[in-house]
Amino acid sequence: MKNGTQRKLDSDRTATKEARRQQLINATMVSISKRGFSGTTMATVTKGASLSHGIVNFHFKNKEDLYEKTLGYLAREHFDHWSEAMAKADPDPSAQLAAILETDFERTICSPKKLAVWFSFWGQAKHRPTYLEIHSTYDDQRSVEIKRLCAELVEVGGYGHIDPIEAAQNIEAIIDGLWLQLLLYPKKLKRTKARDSCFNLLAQMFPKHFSHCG
Amino acid sequence: MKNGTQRKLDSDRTATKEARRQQLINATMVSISKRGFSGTTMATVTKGASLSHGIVNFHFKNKEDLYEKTLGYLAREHFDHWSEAMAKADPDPSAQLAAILETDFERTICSPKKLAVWFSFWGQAKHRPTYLEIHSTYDDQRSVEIKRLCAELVEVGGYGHIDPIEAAQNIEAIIDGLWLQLLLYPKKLKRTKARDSCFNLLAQMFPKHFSHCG
Amino acid sequence: MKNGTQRKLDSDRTATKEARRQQLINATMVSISKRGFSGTTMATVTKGASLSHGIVNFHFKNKEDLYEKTLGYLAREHFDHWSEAMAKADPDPSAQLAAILETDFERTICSPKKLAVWFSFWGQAKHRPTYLEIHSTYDDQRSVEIKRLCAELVEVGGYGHIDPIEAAQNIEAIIDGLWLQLLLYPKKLKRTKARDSCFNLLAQMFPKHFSHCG
Amino acid sequence: MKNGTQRKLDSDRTATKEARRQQLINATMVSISKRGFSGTTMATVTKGASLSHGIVNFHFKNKEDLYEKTLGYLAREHFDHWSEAMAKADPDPSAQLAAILETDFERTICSPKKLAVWFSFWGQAKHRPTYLEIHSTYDDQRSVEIKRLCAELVEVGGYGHIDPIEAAQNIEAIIDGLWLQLLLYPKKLKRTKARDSCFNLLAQMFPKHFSHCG
DNA sequence: CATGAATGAGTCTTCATTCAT
DNA sequence: AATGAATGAAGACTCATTCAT
Repeated sequence: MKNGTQRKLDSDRTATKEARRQQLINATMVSISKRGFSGTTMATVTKGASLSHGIVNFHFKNKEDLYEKTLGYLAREHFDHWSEAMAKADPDPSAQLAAILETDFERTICSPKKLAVWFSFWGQAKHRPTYLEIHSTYDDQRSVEIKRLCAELVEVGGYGHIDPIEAAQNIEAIIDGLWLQLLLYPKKLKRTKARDSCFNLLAQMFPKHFSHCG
Repeated sequence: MKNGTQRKLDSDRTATKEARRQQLINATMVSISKRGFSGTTMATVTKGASLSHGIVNFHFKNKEDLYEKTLGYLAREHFDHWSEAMAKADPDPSAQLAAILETDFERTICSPKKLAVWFSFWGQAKHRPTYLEIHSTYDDQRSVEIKRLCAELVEVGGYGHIDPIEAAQNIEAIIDGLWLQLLLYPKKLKRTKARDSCFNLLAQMFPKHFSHCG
Repeated sequence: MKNGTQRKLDSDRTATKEARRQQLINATMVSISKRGFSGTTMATVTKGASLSHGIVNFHFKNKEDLYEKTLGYLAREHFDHWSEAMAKADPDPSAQLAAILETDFERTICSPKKLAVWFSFWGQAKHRPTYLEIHSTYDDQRSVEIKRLCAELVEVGGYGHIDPIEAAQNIEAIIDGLWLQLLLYPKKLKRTKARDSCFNLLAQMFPKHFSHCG
Repeated sequence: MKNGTQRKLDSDRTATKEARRQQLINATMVSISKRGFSGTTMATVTKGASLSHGIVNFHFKNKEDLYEKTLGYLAREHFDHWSEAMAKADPDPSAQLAAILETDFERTICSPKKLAVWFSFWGQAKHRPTYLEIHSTYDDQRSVEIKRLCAELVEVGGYGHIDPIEAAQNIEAIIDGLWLQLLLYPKKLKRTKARDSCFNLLAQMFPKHFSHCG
């Protein structure tokens, strides 16, 4: 009993602290998406979270640390979504690949806010190797999975002319490219349309496993 | 005589002035590519150009103006290259499309420096409509051309299952996506390999008009 | 019985409270000696005492109060040492004077840590009259004693050319000056050497009462 | 002529910049002497100099740099005064030594303002080796001179019982100690009185070369 | 045209102090 | 008594912009 209470108190305290951190991370994403990297200050973040100035440096080492934790959250969330989607999907390679793609165009993942944040970080990636590292930590596994699935499809489907490594690369590229268009021209291109577009390209690559839609 | 001399002096001055502007625009691109948007200041730009502090505000209205002119230069250069490539190429739609793609992976256009600058701007695009406008001024025409060429190919090649609009969109997306990978992972992916990858995807889309390479 | 218990508890509490105060004062001296005045914060103090942040404001009114109590402790400790040494020493004026000087170069009093703290406070004294007051409260008595002893020596020894007031002043000055050198050049000058040096100067002032050493 | 003008312009410009630096150094000394180290901010300095915030970081790398340059100025000024005084004085060792001591109690050197600054720096010296280095750069030479003069006096005057090294140390200590008393008790002790006190002590050390005064 | 000193608004960060638990 | 999260004032430093020369 005593232990239970003790644990509860501890977890409560921890939860509160964790909640505050998450609150600040959310506010950071909102600010970056609204004002961009250079328009985001500690003030816009804390004001967005309705908290005081000094609080950020209490929960995070400094601004850079807050940014890294924000990117980490984003990357981890993405990872969780696609890996869970794969776990739920049919083990068939085409179904597995479809699961990944579906995730990438899901409302939660592919929201205007988060796209803006992703590209803000990528725009800085060259000069901040840390950002790249954080991103890679989670995303490299997705690369591996896509390559594996492409290889299986090529073998099973007899797509002799296709190099699976290259195909995987192209699939990742088309997703990123469509994300960029969703970011730049949200009026012209809608999320579901982009997803269909992506699937149709897949149908052109692997006609026996994917069919046209939309 | 006097007029002639006068005119000559003026044109000299203009030339010098234009040269200074270009010098500053180049320094801006270098700085953005080396230090990113938020690491670039008037000081890093002028120092990079070996010029004095105050000079920028003489040639450009302000920092924002310098940035806009820099993006304008980049966009215009891109435009000049692909439109010239198309002019030189065979009028055949597949050759015209190939010309555009070749341009996008040309050494001058697709250099690490310029990719970094492009994505820095795109990372800010959502919050600076002006950037998008400048980019669109030149790039919309490329969109139109690609759509037209896809439509011609679909008609000529009898690719009944392909929506030309969507195909064009996918082609633009794959280029941007490969650019992002070239920016983020310059070690893993090389420019020429990315180009081949892109052409192979085209071969999967329009098998009668493009053949596998690499 | 109840009262007894109560009283005991109270005295325990008081003891604990006093112990906490002393713990914090020690931590303050350690921090000032390690990081200097401007490097010392409530955080460095509490961390040094392995206590929580908020505790200082419970035991001391504020930072300034803590500093004053710290200086007070230091001054009182000094006072206790030299007055006790005088009580133990031979009542002869030269023995009494020697007792004071010995104390000033004792290991406990003249430690590098405490010298650093003394000079930190003196460096601030001009702008914080309170520091001077606290220091004077205890030190003025030492001044009086030294003057008295010098006067006795002059009278007894027939040092007609010596002004006892001035001699006392010079003795205090030489101690402070040697302390400064011990602080600034701990490698060059050692505590015991400084003491000998001081006594040798005394031998030059009062040759009949002090003899050369070292 | 042209060269002359050119040189004049250059030296003017340099002079202006140097003058600004000196202006800031003076304001720093005033602020340290008035408010102490921890009470001195960039704002108090610039306000004291009737200049704007940003100017300090234009002329000095940062606050620390300003402090070091200030101490450097102080140390150099001291050096210049005593070395010039020695040059002007009779070459006789006692006259030379007297010249140094006179300088140390000169109005310019021994002003309340400068004493406060000296002790502020010394109060920090333990934690900022740089301060000590700067101080030593100039002051070590004074030490050497004093030792040399004491050695000469001991030899010439037959003060067999005196160790010249120790005597030099004591002389330096008495000066510093009197400076501290001038700082702490400006009401009780006056500059000229302190100087006399110091000379009287010298008369006790080297009776054949110095006589009592005051 | 060009320079670079000067300005001052704005940013990150620190830190003494408060306060709910 | 004690904790540590939270506050907000204040500090150092940056940087776009202006302006006298």
